[in-house]
Amino acid sequence: MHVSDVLARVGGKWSILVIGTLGQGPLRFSELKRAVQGVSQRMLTLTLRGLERDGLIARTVTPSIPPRVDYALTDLGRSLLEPVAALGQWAIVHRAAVERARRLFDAQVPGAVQTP
Amino acid sequence: MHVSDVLARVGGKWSILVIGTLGQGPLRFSELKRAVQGVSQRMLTLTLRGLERDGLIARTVTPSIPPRVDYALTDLGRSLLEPVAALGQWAIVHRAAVERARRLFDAQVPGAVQTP
DNA sequence: CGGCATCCCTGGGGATACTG
DNA sequence: CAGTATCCCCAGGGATGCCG
Repeated sequence: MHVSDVLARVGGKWSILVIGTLGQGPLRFSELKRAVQGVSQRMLTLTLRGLERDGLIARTVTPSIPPRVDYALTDLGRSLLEPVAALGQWAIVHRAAVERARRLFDAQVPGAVQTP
Repeated sequence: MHVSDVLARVGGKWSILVIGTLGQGPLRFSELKRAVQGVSQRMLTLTLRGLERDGLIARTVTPSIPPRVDYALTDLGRSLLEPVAALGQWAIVHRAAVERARRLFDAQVPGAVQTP
């Protein structure tokens, strides 16, 4: 397991958002799907499986009718929440700087195509 | 610019490794290619362009023969180094726990195929 | 409600060859 | 040395439909 492997898991478009969302408390599948806006059912399932496999979240099934499945961060998952939140903070703080740099770069390098 | 956009940039398989490597000082292209072991010339170029565009690294060309191009973190890039390093630390500290969880999960869920 | 399964398509990314 | 250009493959991920 290398740094890049962590990012392979975390880098998946949705993992961070799921972890961040669960950081505020356990949720069931449908709630999670609503909270993590834009995620497809398929990707949410796959993301949850991956995170569960890595021990970052716990899946609790209540065999009622209708069935109920809750997802919550494990201790391991909560520990990841910290550095992830730091990265999120960075994004918020520096978003303007990045956007400025991007516009500048795009203006100077006419050949660069970004949003065709 | 959202958190997921930062991770889109950072999430690229190589960005983190490049930033981490440049954290120890400026390097030229070929040195970087050797340091970031496993990266193809193409992906290194693309990664560097992306990071440069976002103002995270600076590209300095010395028009000599043979040409020389140095890459270094900008202040913005260095600021990103912190949360990234935190994530790297997390990976190092918890790699064993993740691997254990993964083996356990794989043992309990025989149907799961991970490394065919 | 909470999922697998399936189809399909985009683009991330490797290998290779050529240029200034 | 430091790229750009091309070809090509396959995993990531969306849409849809079926099941316990």
